[in-house]
Amino acid sequence: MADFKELIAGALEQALDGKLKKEEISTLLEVPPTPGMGDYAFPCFKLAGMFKKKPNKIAFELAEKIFLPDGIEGMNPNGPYLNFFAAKDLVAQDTINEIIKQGDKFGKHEFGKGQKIMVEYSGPNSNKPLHLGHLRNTIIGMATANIFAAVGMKVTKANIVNDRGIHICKSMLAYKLFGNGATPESTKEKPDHFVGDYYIMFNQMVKEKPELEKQAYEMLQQWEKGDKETKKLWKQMTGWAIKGFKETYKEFGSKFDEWFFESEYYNKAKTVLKIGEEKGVFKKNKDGALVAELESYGLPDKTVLRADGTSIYITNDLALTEYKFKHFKLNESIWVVGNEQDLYFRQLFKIFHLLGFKWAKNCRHLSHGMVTLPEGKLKSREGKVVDADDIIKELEDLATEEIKKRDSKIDTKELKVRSRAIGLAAIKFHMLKVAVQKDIMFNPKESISFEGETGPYIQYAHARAKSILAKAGKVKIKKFGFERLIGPEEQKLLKLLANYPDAVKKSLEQLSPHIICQSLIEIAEAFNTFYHKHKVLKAGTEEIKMERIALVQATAQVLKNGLKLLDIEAIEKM
RNA sequence: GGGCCCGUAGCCUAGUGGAUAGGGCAUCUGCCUUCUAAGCAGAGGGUCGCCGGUUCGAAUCCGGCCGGGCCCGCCA
Repeated sequence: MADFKELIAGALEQALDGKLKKEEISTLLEVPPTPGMGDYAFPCFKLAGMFKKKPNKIAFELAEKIFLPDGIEGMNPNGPYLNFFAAKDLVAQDTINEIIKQGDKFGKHEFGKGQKIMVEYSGPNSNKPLHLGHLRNTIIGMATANIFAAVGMKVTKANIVNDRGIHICKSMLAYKLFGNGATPESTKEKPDHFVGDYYIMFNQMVKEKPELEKQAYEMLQQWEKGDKETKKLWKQMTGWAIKGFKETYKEFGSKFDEWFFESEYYNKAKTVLKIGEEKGVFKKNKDGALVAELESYGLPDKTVLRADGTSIYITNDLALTEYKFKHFKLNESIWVVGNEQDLYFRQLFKIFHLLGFKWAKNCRHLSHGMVTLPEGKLKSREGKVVDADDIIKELEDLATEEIKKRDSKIDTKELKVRSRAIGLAAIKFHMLKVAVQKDIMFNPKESISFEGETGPYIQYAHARAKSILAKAGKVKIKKFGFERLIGPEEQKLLKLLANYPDAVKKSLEQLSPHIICQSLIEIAEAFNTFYHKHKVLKAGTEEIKMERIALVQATAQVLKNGLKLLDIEAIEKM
């Protein structure tokens, strides 16, 4: 692929007698705000300082001195900028040939080869079903994992189930008292919802009978002691919950390579705790609890083990993280967790550092904003949530209606497949297109649409492209000169397509899937504009038709590749 | 009280030092006998929270303030 930046930078280096190096010039090059101004811009502000001249004058003088290389067909000093025009046919030729040659690999990179990384996300509590917050977390995790894989890294997608603790004991207690031996089968309820209902029931009952709180804690102690009956009930209820989660994950399209369970790691931290005590990182406080003293590092102290010797949440991470790095030989481990845990992770990572683990610097918290409702925070204990299963179903139903409007005779099976693809695209894209650190206010009635900057909009552009290609039949894309794709609509689309691999790279560097969303929106927009302005199959000449088909094929390919990274299906028909 | 995050048209949002702040929703005007109107073309709508500073240049950097969220448990 001709690197236009490289060409321009080379010519500028020469014109500047090497006063600026090619590499430096290359990083300075920008894209002008409107296409009419040029394809690349060299800002002369830096040089103004060096030469003690006005940037406008420098731009003008450079324009007189520079020799344009092949592939750059024009240049224009514009105020403090020197703007360059790439040869349009070359832009078309290079971009299309490259995309068609690379196919599914277009946009991927190899600089991450040899790196092993774990992405941990979703992290449900086994006492209640997944809600909208989990869906945001899960799709961020999925997309992030895909992006790491796209730059060549070996990624392990991990889920940790918080299946131990006071929360599940509350569900268990309510079930024990009021369940009367009911089961998800007997009530025909989705098993995680069945468990969650008892959690809500507990929280209602405890208002009238505060002693239930104490009873739940006693149950936790029984559990930690290994009481057979308690364990049996626990196994049954967490089993139900997990079975329910797996149904939701399947529906949502997320797969995990590893499942961790807090119940299997919380009591394996003895070694780490002992090392910490010996090193003086952990100290017993006056009540007998084990505490990491972090105040001298500007962080609050963190208890790592209760006075009665029972575990808290961090005990689990202390044991599990070392296992992760050793067993999976990781270079890096990422926790995708909401920003309410920011302090927790700063404490956790500081403790790893103090314990002297050499992998401590390779731990990262991908923090993301919360999902709130118009009436405030999601609160599971009050049942005030947007349930994950409900919202998925709702969007699939909406998609079904939309499809039926357009095709009343559609085959039932096809309808179901397509509704699911479109409904999920809407919700996933909605969650991914916003910068991760921002909170999302979710209004169930208004938030998710299928129009404008949405997942279905991208899918629609893709389906339109595929429809043209299907009608075109088998076409051999020969080595065209592509001198017929030089109009503004074609050129805009081509530049966005060529820019897609950079968007992938940038989204990795900034751990920001929304950069890929933005790139796809722009491509879909440019394609739709092109689509309306120009006929493909009924183009004036066979040559124009062939070249446009090639452009359509390239566009479909890039949209498909991008959607794949976001875990959204690129469907052929809508 | 302290810490972290956020503040860009009625609503949502991109843009972290450079050209006229870029989109979407909603509103208004056009466009389906022409490859899918989940679309396209166009219009109106902005003190980039406020004040000060740094800079040739600030939505972007620094300081202060205001507003919102989250956190500061031997909860998770």
